[in-house]
Amino acid sequence: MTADYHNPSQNSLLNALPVDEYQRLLPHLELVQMPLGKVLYESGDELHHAYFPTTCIVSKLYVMENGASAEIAVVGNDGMIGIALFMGGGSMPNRAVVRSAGYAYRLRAPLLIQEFDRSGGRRSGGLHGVLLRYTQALITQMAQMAVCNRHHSVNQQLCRWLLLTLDRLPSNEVSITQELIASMLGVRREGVTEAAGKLQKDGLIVYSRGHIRVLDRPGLEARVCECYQVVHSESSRLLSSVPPASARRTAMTPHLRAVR
Amino acid sequence: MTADYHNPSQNSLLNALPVDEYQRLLPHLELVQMPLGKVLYESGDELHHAYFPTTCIVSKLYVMENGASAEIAVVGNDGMIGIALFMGGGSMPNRAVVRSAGYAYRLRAPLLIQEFDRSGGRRSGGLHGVLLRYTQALITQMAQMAVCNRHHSVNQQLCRWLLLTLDRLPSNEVSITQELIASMLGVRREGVTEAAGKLQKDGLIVYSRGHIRVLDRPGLEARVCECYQVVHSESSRLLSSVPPASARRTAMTPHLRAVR
DNA sequence: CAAAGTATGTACGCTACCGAACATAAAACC
DNA sequence: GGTTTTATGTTCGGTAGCGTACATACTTTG
Repeated sequence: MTADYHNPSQNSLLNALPVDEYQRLLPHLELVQMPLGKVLYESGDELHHAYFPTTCIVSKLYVMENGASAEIAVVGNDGMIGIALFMGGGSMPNRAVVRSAGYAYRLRAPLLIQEFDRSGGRRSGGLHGVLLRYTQALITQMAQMAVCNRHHSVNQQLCRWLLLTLDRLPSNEVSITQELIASMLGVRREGVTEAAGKLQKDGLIVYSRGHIRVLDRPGLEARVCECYQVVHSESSRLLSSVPPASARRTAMTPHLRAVR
Repeated sequence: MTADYHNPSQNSLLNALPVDEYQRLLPHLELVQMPLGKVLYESGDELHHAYFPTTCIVSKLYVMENGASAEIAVVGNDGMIGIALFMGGGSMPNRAVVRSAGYAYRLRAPLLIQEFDRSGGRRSGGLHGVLLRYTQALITQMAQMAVCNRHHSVNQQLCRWLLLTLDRLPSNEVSITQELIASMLGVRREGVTEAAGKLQKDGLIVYSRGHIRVLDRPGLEARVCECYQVVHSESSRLLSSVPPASARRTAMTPHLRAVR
């Protein structure tokens, strides 16, 4: 809620862009507030913007005919929402929901597409390369979710969920109800209550009515399944293959200038 | 096994290419036999070729530390193996295995990358657009697998598996053991035996030692979960957005000329 | 402060699936 | 032709998660 400091380079993908592209996009990046529960797009919707989260977290949720659902990917400041825009196939059969309030920068669809195409030929460097590499990380994440759904217990999956969330948050406190977690893990609310109860009893977390505070991160890491590490390290591997342009950030504080 | 008629345009992606690109790739497309069980790449391997199946079927399998596994995608003549090549992030943490013998055309990695980059700017038409749209279909398929793993019974999943396989085969007979199916569904072999037993008892399939023949496809469709239809129609939607170049096929029979 | 709403706790029977062990029969091998 | 290997059938106890129902307690609202 505090309007302290916002900058597009807080998003890893934007931060990974070469200077010229970053500058070109800057004037078109619009800072938007992302309240909990906001739906960025619904299954089948046409997308009008690409969203680059900085402090919020977005879930890609799949909702079935009977209402049952499952999270198929998490996107924080390490990614973006709207890959369908440049993949060229129109809408995707899922839903994107803000599951942790915060901010994001958004870019109008035609601009994203234009810049994506423009940087097409040059391997790796530009937006084109950055987004494709990110898409690959996303694919890995989804594959891991599929496997985790099949083979691991609710307890393990809750640990995975918490850790993936923590990675995308500045604090160690997650604001969310067990009901919502359940809908993302695709299990009953009671199952989450029970699993969370165990974690609390063992002193790894404390929680009450919509707030979970993690006390012992290493403890969670000790209980989580391998899936967490795979997603975590794959995503940082694919990002780190580009030199970060973090020097830019303090030097020009470009967004502040562009916004007012 | 009969070396009747082979043509790159039997693969939907190749068939969707504009004439000039198709012609350019033709001399470099190498017809290869794909025996059951052949591993195209292992988790972490560097890829040397992209494979475009015509009559074979390939599974993308995720294998976990303890040996448990799950299929995360099926690829037949509707797709290709090796998206990591043009996504730019190097290897993928999974395994690709031939699960139904047949043929495929392959293309050396540098050539694929070159052509992909070359067709970068032009929206939709070229290899670039075709492969990105295919990747989106693949993402949809994986998401659906994740959800199916979570919510649907072994019975339903077996039906889904059979139907997705049939869609990629010329006949109604699948050559595979229940043991292998089990490893793809990520369940016990006994679970598959039981589910297959039911289907046989109800006259939908007959099978014996590594061969399953489907007698009543509508019957399977009546029992399958919604997941099948989603994958099926999404994949044809994303392909059909490009006019097929099937006229070319009979006109020039290009491969036959190129091969001998 | 009372009432309604929301988040979490608990209990119970039920089912699908697991893990393991073993039986049978068709194929492959020598 | 007999032995080994491989694919499938069957059983049985154990359990994780489901569906349901209801209890409790904190929070918001009037």
